Amino acid sequence: MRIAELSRRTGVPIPTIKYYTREGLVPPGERTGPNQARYDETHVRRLKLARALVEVGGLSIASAREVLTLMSGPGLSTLETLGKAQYALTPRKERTEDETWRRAAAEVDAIVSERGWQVRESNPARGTLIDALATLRRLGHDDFFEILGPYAEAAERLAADEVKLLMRRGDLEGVLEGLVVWTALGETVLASLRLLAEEAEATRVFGAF
Amino acid sequence: MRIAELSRRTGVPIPTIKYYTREGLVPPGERTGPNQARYDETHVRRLKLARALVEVGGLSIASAREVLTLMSGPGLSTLETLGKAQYALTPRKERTEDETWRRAAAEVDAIVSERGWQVRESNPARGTLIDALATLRRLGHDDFFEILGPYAEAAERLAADEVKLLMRRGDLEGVLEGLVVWTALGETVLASLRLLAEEAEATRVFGAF
DNA sequence: CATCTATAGATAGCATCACTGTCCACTTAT
DNA sequence: ATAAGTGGACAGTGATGCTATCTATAGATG
Repeated sequence: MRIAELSRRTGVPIPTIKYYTREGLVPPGERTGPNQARYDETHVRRLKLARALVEVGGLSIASAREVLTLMSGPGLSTLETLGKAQYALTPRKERTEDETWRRAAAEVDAIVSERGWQVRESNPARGTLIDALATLRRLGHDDFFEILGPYAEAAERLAADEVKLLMRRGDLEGVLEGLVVWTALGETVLASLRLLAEEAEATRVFGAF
Repeated sequence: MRIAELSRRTGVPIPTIKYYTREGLVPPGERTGPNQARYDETHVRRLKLARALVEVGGLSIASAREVLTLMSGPGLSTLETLGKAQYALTPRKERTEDETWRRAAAEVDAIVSERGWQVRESNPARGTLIDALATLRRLGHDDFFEILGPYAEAAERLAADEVKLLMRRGDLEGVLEGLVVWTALGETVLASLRLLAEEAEATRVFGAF
């Protein structure tokens, strides 16, 4: 197919397809002449995937390129793919490791070892979590630390379900795509459900319509 | 105190403080002359809060202004504050309500009524969730729908814990600040814990170090 | 075969966002 | 007296995610 059909099938404007191709989110079409190229189903799929990551998952173009590349790239193990997907998903930023930060770090490590989690110290989510907890403490909202236990427990249960589901897929390729898609979109799903549940619970407790 | 001290105490550069003041995230200092103003502890607190929402919670300047304003603004009820905080927290975007979308919407409403949640149809998280599910289906990852049940259940339990915690605070002001802070930062905390748990679970199942 | 539309690739332009820097006429501190 | 700090206005900056335009060509249609 030509680019117009690719655009029609995916709903992505042609200039944006060109942009994504330049940025490496989508591979270029197979050239058939100096100004002609053909696209196939793999392009359709890849483009849809790219759009989903960017629009729904909220990934930056750079992050989306990273996860898309590693998903279909050289044969990494599932665990390696997860690690790199998580790395790509987490915005990096430099931090100042003051006293409050180190205390929060110790608390995170306590939770992790308490639950028997085996997690690399370089996992970027660890840093993000420590930052969030340190901020909470600096603001004097220490009481929220009490619900970290339930939060961690819930996360653990959900992770078990997710992995079980992924393993049901026969092919490695399907597992990897599922991993990438769900790592990115699952966050949105979980966040939304949490907000809905909060409103429901707040209505139950405070509300009196 | 003068602006230099405000900057020192919060770690926010002076030009940024001026910018935040212009944008309404922080109230202006109390004027004592044509080019002099004084700041107090309320400014320190407000500025720290603003920074936390922007840097850790990832809110835009406009969203941060909204939640900060409603937090200390005219006396809204807890429920109203939650609603507006959620509204400010969710990026709005226009959507196309095609067949897949409507089907996803029905599924979301089914989950909500199944759990007996009372949720306004206008809750922005509802739209976000529907979008995410529709995208998942368009990509052919329907099997993830199976874990929506556990996800919703987890969200419900967490929401109950959060509200219980908030209610322990005596003053309405504390409740509202906690609500805003935790609505924004809790998302980061939960997302991080989920990623950590995923790595731990993946290591347990796939790993063989 | 003429003509019209479509195309690839290159380059430039645009809008938004979150700052950051500069300037001025002033205080305030030493 | 002099140096440093200040509030406010406004301009500039760098990153990001597109869009628009241009050119030389290719395919589609009468």
